[in-house]
Amino acid sequence: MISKKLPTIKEIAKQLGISVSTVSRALHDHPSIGLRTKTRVRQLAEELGYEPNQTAIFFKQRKTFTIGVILPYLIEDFFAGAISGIEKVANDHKYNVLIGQSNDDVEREKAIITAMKNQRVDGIIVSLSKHTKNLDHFRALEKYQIPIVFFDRVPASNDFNKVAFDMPHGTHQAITYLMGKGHRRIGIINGPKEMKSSKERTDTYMEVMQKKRLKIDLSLVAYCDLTKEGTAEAMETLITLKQPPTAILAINDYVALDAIQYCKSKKLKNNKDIFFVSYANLPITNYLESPPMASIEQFPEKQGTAAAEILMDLINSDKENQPAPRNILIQGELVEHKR
Amino acid sequence: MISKKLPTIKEIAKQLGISVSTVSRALHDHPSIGLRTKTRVRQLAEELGYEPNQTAIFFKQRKTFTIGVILPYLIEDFFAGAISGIEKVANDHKYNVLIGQSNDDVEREKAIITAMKNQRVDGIIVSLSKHTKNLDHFRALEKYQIPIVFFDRVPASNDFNKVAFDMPHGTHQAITYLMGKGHRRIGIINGPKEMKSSKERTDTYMEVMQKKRLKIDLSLVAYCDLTKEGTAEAMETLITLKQPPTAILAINDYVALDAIQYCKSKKLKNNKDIFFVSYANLPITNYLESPPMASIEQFPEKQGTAAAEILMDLINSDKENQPAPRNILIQGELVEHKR
DNA sequence: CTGTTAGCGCATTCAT
DNA sequence: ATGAATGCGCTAACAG
Repeated sequence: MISKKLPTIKEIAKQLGISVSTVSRALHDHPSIGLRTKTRVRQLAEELGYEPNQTAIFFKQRKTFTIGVILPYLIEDFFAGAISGIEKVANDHKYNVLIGQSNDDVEREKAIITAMKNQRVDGIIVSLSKHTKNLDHFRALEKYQIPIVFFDRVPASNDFNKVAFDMPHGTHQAITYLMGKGHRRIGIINGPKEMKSSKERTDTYMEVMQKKRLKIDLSLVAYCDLTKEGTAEAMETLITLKQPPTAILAINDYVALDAIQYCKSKKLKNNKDIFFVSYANLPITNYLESPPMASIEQFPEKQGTAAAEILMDLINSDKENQPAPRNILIQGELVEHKR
Repeated sequence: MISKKLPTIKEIAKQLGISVSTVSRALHDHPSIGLRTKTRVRQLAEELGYEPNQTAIFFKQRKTFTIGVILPYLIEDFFAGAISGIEKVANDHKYNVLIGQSNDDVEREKAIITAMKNQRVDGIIVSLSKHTKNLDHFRALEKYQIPIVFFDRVPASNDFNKVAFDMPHGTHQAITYLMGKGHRRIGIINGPKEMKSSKERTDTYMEVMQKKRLKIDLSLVAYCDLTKEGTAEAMETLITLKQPPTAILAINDYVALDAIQYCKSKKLKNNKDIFFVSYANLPITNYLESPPMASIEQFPEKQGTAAAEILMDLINSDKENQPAPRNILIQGELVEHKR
């Protein structure tokens, strides 16, 4: 079994009795190469099944045409959708996508950053692990001229490029919608207090209530750790209030589903005794007997696309003269679920 | 704004007044380098923040320490889970993971293969697009010495390495389970006929029926294209049979859900008038009012892990003397859904 | 229009 | 124990 060496431009040059640079230029359709030569070169290249060795090109060009994507969990629909958007943009620009899951572990996140940096990816897209406080490992990338764009779980700092869901807008929609349905006591189930989105949601909630001249009752705002048990606890708190909410805004569909399940165990009928609106708009809600009344679609693919486009811009822009960091907000859309 | 060049071994060598080869060896803990030199080199490397340029190493070593993963849709839980298994193994071996979604499009699959081949990935893990018939684009990789391992959606041919769900075992479990529940007329909704799993499922089905001395009725075997509409058509065919099935084995949970929804529109109650067993065991079934009666867990992560381990073996084995292709079967586990 | 040459950063073979 | 030299495949600056 002979393992023939892969053809190189050198080989082509030799066979044609011309120089490697001519071959290289012919292959790149350089204007100064004669049509005849071009044709000969291309034909032989075709015959030999020549394929440029990208590793040599990467090395030479100091570019890998690869972007890295770091996110917590690929298995979450949101992130899988975001990746698709990223991949699409990347491919349109002839870029490849390297992935790394942090599993919400900061150390893992750092390790991935290091690996990608060594790999010389041309840029990185990140959705932060939920425990990441310190951003030094990202700042360190500046030295390597590797641009970063954050999405979804973005840092608070404004000196980073980021793309995120427009929480005030989405929450405003949700609450207005619930009020339109006659609800006046609206409960909230947030994620952990540390999450930026929890604060944003609460703030918007209060703003809207205030604008409508409604009394703000902070006992209606609960927090949970996103687990089934945590959700149950939060619900317990809410429904045992002296004046329990008639509707609840939940951080995401998963939590809403757990909450609905908890209600069921307490003989509270969803969409009758109590109503839910949540974020994400998971496709599975279509299969549910009793889904949340509505869900705010967050357009994961759009977020991925936006992040990737910014990154491609950064990669192709003047490294020495970077524009101010961009901060894109993606507006959600309230989707009512038919029952 | 000065963009300092990244330090190289050359730089270290110069500053220390020694040769690059010594530096290289020191950094690699080569036995013939003096402890003193080693220490000096390492210290300066540390100080300078030296990081080897992987692109140079890739080029030089003719290895990229990167594996490519091609699969239909990342958004399907099964594939997301498989990727996690793959990533884990890859990282343990210091490998990176490049992804490409075929979106079940053969042309896209070919394009990804080409890109990965040019990128000189060290190996590729593939789950076939549902329409892939011709395997030439995979066979072409042999020439480049790029090993391939297929998983889940694997080709029929035995000259490829593959890891797949043990369909006979799983289907046997499913059918036996349904029979234990008293069902004698069991319908099947397969995927497209091109998919190997369709044939396997049908074959096992027939085998079991035969063993139980039950009449085999091939009109009970339907095929669908995995879309909602295709599923509805398949169901239509099955329930309008003169003797319709009392239970149905569906290729996966998604299809089962669509089928159940279709039944509902026809006033056929799931888990009463008709029963379903499917493959995958998606977590969402826990939230359904009326889930499939049972589902066969396919252990996606385990499949990913197995595939990646085989690939790492292949990558690290003698290219000229490859072992016979391996064919691993992962056994499923039937999970009953409580209602 | 085409050829010659240098060099990217590193590992490695061959000297010493 | 260390250094010098080579080359991986390609692009591009420079030279005709």
